[in-house]
Amino acid sequence: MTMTQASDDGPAGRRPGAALTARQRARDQITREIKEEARRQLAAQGAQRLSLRAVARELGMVSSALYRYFPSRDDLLTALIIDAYDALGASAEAAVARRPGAGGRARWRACCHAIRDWAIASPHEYALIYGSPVPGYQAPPETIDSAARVAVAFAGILAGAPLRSPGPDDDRPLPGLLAGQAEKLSQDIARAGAPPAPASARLAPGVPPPVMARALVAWTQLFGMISFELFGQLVGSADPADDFFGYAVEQMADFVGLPA
Amino acid sequence: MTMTQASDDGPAGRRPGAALTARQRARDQITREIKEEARRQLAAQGAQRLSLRAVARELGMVSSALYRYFPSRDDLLTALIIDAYDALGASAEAAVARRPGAGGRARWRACCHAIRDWAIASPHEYALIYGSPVPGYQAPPETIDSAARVAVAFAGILAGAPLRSPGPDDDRPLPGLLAGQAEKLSQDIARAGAPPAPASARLAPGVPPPVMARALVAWTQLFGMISFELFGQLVGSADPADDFFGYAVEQMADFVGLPA
DNA sequence: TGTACATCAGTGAACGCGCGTTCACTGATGTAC
DNA sequence: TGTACATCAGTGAACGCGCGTTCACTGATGTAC
Repeated sequence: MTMTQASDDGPAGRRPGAALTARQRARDQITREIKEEARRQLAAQGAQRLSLRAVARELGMVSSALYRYFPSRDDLLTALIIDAYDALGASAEAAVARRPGAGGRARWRACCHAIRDWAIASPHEYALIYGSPVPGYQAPPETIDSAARVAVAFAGILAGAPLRSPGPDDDRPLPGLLAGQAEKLSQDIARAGAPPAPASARLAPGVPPPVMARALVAWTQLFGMISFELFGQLVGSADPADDFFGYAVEQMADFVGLPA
Repeated sequence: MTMTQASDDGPAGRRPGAALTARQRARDQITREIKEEARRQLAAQGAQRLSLRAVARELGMVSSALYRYFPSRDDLLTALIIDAYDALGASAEAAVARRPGAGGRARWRACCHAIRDWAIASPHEYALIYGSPVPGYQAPPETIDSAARVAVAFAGILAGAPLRSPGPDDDRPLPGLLAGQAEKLSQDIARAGAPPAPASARLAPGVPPPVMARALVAWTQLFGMISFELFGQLVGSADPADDFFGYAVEQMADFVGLPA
């Protein structure tokens, strides 16, 4: 919560671990309540109907009081976005961490399903972060760390798993800019390191660029599928989508070269 | 345009081909202008900022005058949605039709790129139809024919092309509900028939269900990629996305079994 | 431990805005005879 | 061809609504001496 007034640690800022004053505890509590209520409205009506006045009303406060906690509506939105990214990232991380001895493919499966499950359970929060951008809203840089978590968890699976050479055409160089993009991503992943991976994985040379390119395809496929399901685009074809999703996850695992 | 008042052909309705009165011509013209201006605002600020009052203002009319053309804001939105689906469908159809002698893979490529090109040229119209649903808005049944056009063009490529058996695991039955869904889609495609396909294609037994399942994966992958690109989710990884897109299109063509 | 002052949460009124939709109306266009 | 009536596009005012944000204020909590 970088945007609340009290948390930009000034001269009298609170040190981590220090005992909190009653005022601080109340402030933290109410900040939480505001976000909870905002999330409730988000779930009920979507992001653009989120209104400070309605949140305040529901909390029994006067609307101007919210400005003690969030300097503007956009800052409240930003807080929700960060929380959503963090919740999704935590789900993916937990799904992987829950299977310490499992092979790469089992972790891949777990991660993909965790992402979908979270999206289905929180469709409006999913739409907030992966749906059409809210016009006039610019996501501030504070969001990027949280946004990266799920991608790091996803790619970390490949970084830590043995891969068979996926296709006969992967000797061919990647086309144009994609070569450099895949290369850079591989290095980023190696640098970020999958949190639950052992030291050996961190020393691994990362994911080979051809695999990284395939992983990018799988990545966009995963979210494309989830978005289509949530946004009603599969009605009349693959709805309900559970089996289709499971099938696609396996196909994509093959596609990136995870052995069965 | 089923929702304008004059077009629900009543007792004095206009017959197709009949000479239009000056009033009718004026009405058609203004209906077009309203939609054009609405599209302009859509492009500038997105769907939820589309306001009847602003459209009227820009057209030099009084806001209540628009109600002679569209009974409500939602009806105007519906008209824009139908137009967007039709424009996208027409692009895809044209891209395929422009290559009458080409093989399946060339048509696949052309179709995928046409879809992306249209999306990049009309990002807000794309978001209108494939982005997060507008809360409180229910797409009426009039939209589904237009929505299906692009899918029919896409699947029609597979229906008319020779395919090699895509993977060794395609002898295995499709899991759960997916089997029936793929089966039904194959029949739908065979029934709808690709408009530019010759009679022989219409007599073809359609697309085998395992291929149809793979096509569904490719379908969601295609739109997932485009959405990620347009909604800014590829910034920092595969942006600019041209080469990545081209690469993915080829991989997906392999994936569905189109010979090179 | 007690007092004086500073900080802060919450109030209530107000500003200024834009929206969708309805309604009674005027005047022009079209139609039937 | 001319007249009487019906249809329809567009006007202008109004209703009722909700929004984000500002501001001067009160009273409670926290802090320094």
